[in-house]
Amino acid sequence: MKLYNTLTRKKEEFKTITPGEVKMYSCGPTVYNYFHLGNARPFIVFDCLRQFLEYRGYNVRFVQNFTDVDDKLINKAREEECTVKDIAEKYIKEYFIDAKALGIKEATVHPRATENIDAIIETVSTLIEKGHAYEVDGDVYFSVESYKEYGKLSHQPLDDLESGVRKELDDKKRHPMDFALWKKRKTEDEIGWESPWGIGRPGWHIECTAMVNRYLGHTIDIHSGGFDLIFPHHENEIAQSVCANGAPFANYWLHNGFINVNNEKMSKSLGNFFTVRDIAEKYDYEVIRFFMLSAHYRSPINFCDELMDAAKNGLDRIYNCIDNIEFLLGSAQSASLSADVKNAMDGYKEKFIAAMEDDLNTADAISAIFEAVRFANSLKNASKEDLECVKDTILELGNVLGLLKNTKKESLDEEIEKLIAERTEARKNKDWALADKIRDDLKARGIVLEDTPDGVKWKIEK
RNA sequence: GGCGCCAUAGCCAAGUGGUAAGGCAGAGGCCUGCAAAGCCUUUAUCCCCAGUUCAAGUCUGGGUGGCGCCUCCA
Repeated sequence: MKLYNTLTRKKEEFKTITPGEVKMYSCGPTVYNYFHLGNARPFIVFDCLRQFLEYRGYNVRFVQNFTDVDDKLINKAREEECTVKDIAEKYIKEYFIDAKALGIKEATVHPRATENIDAIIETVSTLIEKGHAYEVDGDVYFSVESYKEYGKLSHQPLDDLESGVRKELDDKKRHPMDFALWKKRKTEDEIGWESPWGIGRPGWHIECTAMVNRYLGHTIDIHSGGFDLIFPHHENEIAQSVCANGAPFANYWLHNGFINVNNEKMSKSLGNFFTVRDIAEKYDYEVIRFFMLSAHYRSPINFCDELMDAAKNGLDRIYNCIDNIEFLLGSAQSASLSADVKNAMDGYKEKFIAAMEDDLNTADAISAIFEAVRFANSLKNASKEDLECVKDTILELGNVLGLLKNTKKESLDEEIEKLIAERTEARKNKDWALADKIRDDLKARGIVLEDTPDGVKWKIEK
């Protein structure tokens, strides 16, 4: 498998530290609100990578954190007159509701910053001992000048970074790029923990480093997140971990592209800021996932109704296909699996895997599914075995992407069964007016009827 | 100023130097009592200009046009 590595800016052959095992960390949400579309992309994309690696037989240890203490949570708690913990608990719960609906598997571990304060303090202490960090009046800063390779992920030497820095220097820092590892509590009522430097809380960057080290070790295979995290967050994580442990941090750095809304950057001030919860009112969660996977993860994508409608229609095409196969299975004859079908399905599967192994090219992988769909739709007089093979292949590939999970057939109530029988009778008698009326009535109730050579077929519209 | 990314049909989007995938939308046809679903057909001087090569969407140089990071905003 090949992955594009931000560290080297090249696609590289993926080799794990331990054969057959993948240690992977992805930066999770700051839990002060429902997560938004921009958050959803890395969650979906890297979940997809994780599921694909598992499909290929890797044992994946996947860790995704919750940042459950920071300024945003503190402010929100003040606004709502509750504790930081209350806010965190609420939105962690909401995270799992949205994530599950989006087909995102739970991580192996979902550590929280506030449950790892001991590990964080330990790491900060080590950094001070080793001369990579210093305390000033209850705050602790990392000294970027103490790490020669600072800037290697973002490929910007320290001098260049410095020239772009804001001029109001915080005179507590020795270097303008130094960043906080530990922040002194500002007021008595603010959340804080005891530490060798007084009561305070961890800086943002250090929590990820400490949790990576605790749950995955000093060196991991994959670290991922949004493009914007490259600098400073991931750059800082590397500096912290390498300086504390004297070992490489992550071998592969993966970053996803941004989401625009109607071709503009999504931001609160532009009023085009959407949570996944908002979008899910209009589009199924699965359509959101399908949409996100329909482009390469490193490309920017544009979110708008027109494209979501297109995504919905595309996904419907696949579901229709599965639905049609299931209907045909009701009356198909048993026979041995035909070689044509078997070969075709193997071919699509191969194409799918090759695409996914090429830096997670989900767009190309999806096209393999569509090709299988067209093959399926063109089948004539297929045997039960042929149909099963086609169906299993499409579902298998869809499931790797975290899609096509909603294929459970609902049942109809008796009243509706009766109406359908009545219509069938009407059609037999060529009473088209009655037949069409029943069909229209049922459609208004969300039940769509289709007449096929093998009888009437129904589906429930979402 | 520093570091990068992108440009393929009406829209979206793949594309290892060797005949330009796939989806959505549109048009026409087939199927259907009519539909629906589906099938078939149909639409590309690959942003521009040079260069390398037997061969360039793909490599190199130069333009033009978008965009991102360098501010704990994903």
